[in-house]
Amino acid sequence: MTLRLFDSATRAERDFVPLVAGHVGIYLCGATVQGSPHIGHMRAAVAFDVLQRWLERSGHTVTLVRNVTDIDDKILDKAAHAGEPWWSWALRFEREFGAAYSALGVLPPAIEPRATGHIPQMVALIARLIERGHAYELAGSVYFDVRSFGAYGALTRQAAEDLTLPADAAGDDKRDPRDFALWKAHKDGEPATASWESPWGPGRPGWHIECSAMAQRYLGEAFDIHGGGLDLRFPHHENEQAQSRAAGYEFAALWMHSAWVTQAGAKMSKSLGNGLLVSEVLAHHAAPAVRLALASVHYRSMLEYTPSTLDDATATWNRLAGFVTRAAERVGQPSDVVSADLPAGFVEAMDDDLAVPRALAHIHDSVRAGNAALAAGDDEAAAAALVAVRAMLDVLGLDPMSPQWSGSSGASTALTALDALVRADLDARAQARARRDWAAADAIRDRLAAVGIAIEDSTEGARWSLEH
RNA sequence: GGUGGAGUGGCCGAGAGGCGAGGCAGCGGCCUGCAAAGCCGUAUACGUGGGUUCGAAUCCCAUCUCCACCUCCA
Repeated sequence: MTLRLFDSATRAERDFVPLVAGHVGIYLCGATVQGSPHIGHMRAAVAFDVLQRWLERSGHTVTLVRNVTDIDDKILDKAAHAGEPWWSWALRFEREFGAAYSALGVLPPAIEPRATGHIPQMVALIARLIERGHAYELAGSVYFDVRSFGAYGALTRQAAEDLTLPADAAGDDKRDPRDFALWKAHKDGEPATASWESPWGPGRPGWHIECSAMAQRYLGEAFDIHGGGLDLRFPHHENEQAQSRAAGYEFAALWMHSAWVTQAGAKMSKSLGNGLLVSEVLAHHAAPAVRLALASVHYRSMLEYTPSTLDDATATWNRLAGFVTRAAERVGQPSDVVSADLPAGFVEAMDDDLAVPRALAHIHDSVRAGNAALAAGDDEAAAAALVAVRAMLDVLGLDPMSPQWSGSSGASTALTALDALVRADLDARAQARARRDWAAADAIRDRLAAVGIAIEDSTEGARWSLEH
């Protein structure tokens, strides 16, 4: 079976065939760095990270371009309000996004191009659109001529005349109210640093043109997949496609859109408060559990966020990681995880438009079989389950033994010291248990529990872990 | 108004004509000194009303409710 993906443009699933066999070019709309990342942003990032991992696991070389839009109206507004240069404002949030991505194990893209670093490419593309009769200049700004491009609306299947007109459309002289800016003439009051020379005078790029220009520069005139959040479909993606195709380029062969995070059925937004900022969530929950929560719903379904979402994911993560830890202690680490065979059901699920929930069900099956094997003393079966579980989790970016999650950075010396202290307690408790002094044994366990250290007894002795 | 999406057991979530995915929580049992972890078992679920069918959560008709995009949004 081959990978099938749902194409948002045709609203149908189809076999995925790369333009160049074995290579996949993906353009992913990253952040407009105007504020701190929240878990909705990360949901999209994780969804496409799983896509990349699955494509690579299936033998493809993936070139993923994830842009940073570091100049736009909002950035200018917010920075001005804060009395800070817009460029430093943008970079600050770009860093926050970067930290959030890496905290959640999102693989770094092949390149992360910034809009402000590609002004010449945008200017060239705009000039080409004017030449071809699909754009026109007006008082130092340049607009895309929607009516000149018959296929406008193709991506979202909307007829241009059905669109609600923007509220501010009445006053200007655009040929059509739906025409959108490719180049915005410099306005008095805007910082000089937000202005670049162009054939139409000083100004700055419009919102959509950067993606068309950068996709072409790094992936070529035609590429395999364009991704982003569902809310970018219109107008952003529609306009991107219109620009690129009007310029004579094929652009994306397939579109993928990830759904958002909802609360009580409604889309998450900044107005709901800071509790869902990545920094806030990570302060209270383990990063792999957060990633698991974001990945465990199909990427095209809304992810309903409830107060128990992260607690549930934490419990699940503990179960998965617990099995891997216990199994590894018993049978040792497999030499190779990344090329180990994957269970057929798992492969089938992932090949079916990345059906992660179904894939997870297979992971749970293997974990249960593995736990049963451990209990029965069947090391061979336990070892087989361990490899399978780690290999499957690796596809989701959730292998507990990966460097990302096995954690051996700055905290290790503290953990080593703590381990020595806790082991002393565990030895004392073992002695108390040996003389059947249950009160003393329980007192030790309770004292450790009170500071967040959980004890598990097993035939091999006691094991401790930090409760998160 | 236009374009789409969704309503599944206490909760989260798959599935899409026929052996009731999976997880969390709950209940019963095994294991344990007691726990924890683990294992086994355990649910008259598919918005409502009709219809098609031997058989529907899955198809058809009607209907209710919710959400999103069309302005910035992952």
